[in-house]
Amino acid sequence: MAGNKIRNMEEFASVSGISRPTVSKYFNDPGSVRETTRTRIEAALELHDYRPNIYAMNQNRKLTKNVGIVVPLLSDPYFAEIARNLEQRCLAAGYRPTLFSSHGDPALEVEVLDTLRSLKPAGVLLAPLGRASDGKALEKFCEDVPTLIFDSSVDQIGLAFVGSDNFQFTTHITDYLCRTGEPPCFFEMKTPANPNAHRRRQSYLRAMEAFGHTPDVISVEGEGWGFEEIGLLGGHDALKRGRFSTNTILCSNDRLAIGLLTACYEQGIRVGRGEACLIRVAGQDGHPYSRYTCPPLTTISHNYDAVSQTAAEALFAAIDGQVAAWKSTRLEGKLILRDSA
Amino acid sequence: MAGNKIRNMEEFASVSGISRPTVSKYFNDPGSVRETTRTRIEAALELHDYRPNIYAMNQNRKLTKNVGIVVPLLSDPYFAEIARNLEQRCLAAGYRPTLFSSHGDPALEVEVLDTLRSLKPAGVLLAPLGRASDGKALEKFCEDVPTLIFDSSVDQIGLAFVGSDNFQFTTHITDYLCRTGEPPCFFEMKTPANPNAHRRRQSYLRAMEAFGHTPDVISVEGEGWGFEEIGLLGGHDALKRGRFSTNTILCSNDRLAIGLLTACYEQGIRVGRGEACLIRVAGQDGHPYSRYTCPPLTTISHNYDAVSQTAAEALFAAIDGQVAAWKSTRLEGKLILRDSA
DNA sequence: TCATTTAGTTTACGCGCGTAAATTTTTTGT
DNA sequence: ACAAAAAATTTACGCGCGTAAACTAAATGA
Repeated sequence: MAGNKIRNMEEFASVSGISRPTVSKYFNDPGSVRETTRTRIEAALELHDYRPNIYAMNQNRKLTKNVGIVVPLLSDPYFAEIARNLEQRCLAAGYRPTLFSSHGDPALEVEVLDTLRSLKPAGVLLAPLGRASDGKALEKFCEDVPTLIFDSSVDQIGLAFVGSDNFQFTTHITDYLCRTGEPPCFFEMKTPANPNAHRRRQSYLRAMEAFGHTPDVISVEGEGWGFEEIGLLGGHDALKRGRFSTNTILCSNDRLAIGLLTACYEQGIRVGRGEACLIRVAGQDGHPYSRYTCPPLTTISHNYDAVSQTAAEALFAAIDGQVAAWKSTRLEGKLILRDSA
Repeated sequence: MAGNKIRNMEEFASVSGISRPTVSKYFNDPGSVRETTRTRIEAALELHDYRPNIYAMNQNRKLTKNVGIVVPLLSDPYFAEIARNLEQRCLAAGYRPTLFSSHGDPALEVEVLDTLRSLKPAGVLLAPLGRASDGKALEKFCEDVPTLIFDSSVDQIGLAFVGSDNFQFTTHITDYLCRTGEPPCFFEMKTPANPNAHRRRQSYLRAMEAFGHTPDVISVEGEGWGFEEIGLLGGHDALKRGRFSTNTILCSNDRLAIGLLTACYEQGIRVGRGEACLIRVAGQDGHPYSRYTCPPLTTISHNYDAVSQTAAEALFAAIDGQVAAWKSTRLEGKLILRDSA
């Protein structure tokens, strides 16, 4: 990192004693040049601190090294966490990840895809908004750009889908709740943004039937992505009206559960599995904050690492030209027992 | 959006009946061309769906329209929220924001700045890690790129600093707590990542002195950015050892308070201002989740809108060439009264 | 050692656009 | 209606790099 400023690859090539096309090859893929050459380039790199102009690079490359990561709502720690995980994997694989959030808005989601298109990414990891998404826009985007869908599936678009097995999630935790106390009621949004919610409700109904219990679904009003608020308001209402037919409540997701727990607290209803507790509450997702609710939330957690690893590797394989038929991978969750249920 | 695909600006110029340099001017700044010309270009845009190649654009432009937004930890909803706010303002002002997170790691922060440098951004909105940051790297970056520091200040680097007035925060909420009950103890990390924490401790000490009370600072162990966990473990320990000399605890930030509340819950200590409550707990920041703790957390909230607006406008003004001396703007917070204190 | 493979060099072109200079057209003010 | 000002056009060059082709040098293998 000496003072001599290198203006372009031409200059850098000359100070490193290697021809420019070879230097170009090196930056494109360091493994594509001979060991001795690589060493000389890297030695020069130490001395002169040169970085190729990414704009000039990407202008002519058939394929950039960019990877887009799109989540519905980055301020949801669940998505923030999985986005972080994916980001690291992209970096480790030599790609340049860029983070985007649809902020819960279908119009913004389309804008993000438009922006992404102009970045000419090698691939995109996309968690769609779900029900509210502009399906045609998504489909068209997937035709143009190698896209792997994760978290929430929308038809059979893109290269593949990777997410969690919502049926296993709900069946497993319903089973646990039935075995350890009264069978659960199911607390959800009437019009959920995410299609996973529908699978979870169905799975609840099926599991209850299989276990010989009568299901009870409480669907609360509320639009959008403010799940905690919806769980809080809907929880207050349902509690006041005595809408829960058993003392156990399985929430469609952890964020609803967080709101519901606050409602319980505000109504002086003690939650947990202890003697003095009136009701049990469980969530689904393994939300980063679920450890810190009062009481700590029993939930079934996504396998964050496995989901992001499977998704990233599938995308990288496709970018490398490995063709594969469309496939849906749904990974099992792990029950996390805490005090709430 | 007809089928005819436009390959480049040359083609688009010909189908729109305008010369390429003028079209180029239009994309650079739509307001710089005559009204009739703008109309014709926009009409053609409707028909042919062309977007300039951003790589070719940015290669020769002296200044790109890119703006980098860097936060220490994107999975913290506080930063996610302020990042979202800043992002929207950049878009509204015609810039192309790109989001980066240092993930709490000083080495990653430096990498982010390196990446950012190669994006040749018009400006950067940077919330540094704080104490752990590589100060020299930050300073050097600020010399090369117009950078506005927000949230947490590090020396007098960059164009300006915009953040919250931590002295006002702590003084105000300490005052409130003193007036409504026992004077507060102060619960904090021994080695906080963020310099704001020091200001808050100092301010607490000063306020307590001014009000004629004896301060009591409880500094708990713990490194890194897992504040909830640190608050939880430190809280358990402090509670067991009877470290709190009064029944009121002011936490250095909301995330610590969230952990402490969980510790209180797990030890069966009822928190709040009601009759049956043993202690009061308050936080600082107005964290998005503070509404959903049990009990809901009394806190003093950042003025998210004002901070991000002031920061964004100061950066845009600097980009537009308006020179201004380095300045520090610290905005007041608003007390949010809830049940916890 | 020599033929063969592999890697690097030289030369040259083009990508899509920014931008400057000289010229022509259109608008504006009186 | 005419001169001055403003805007658009024409022409031309260059940015920094990818990449292809033809050639040369170096490594490999028996």
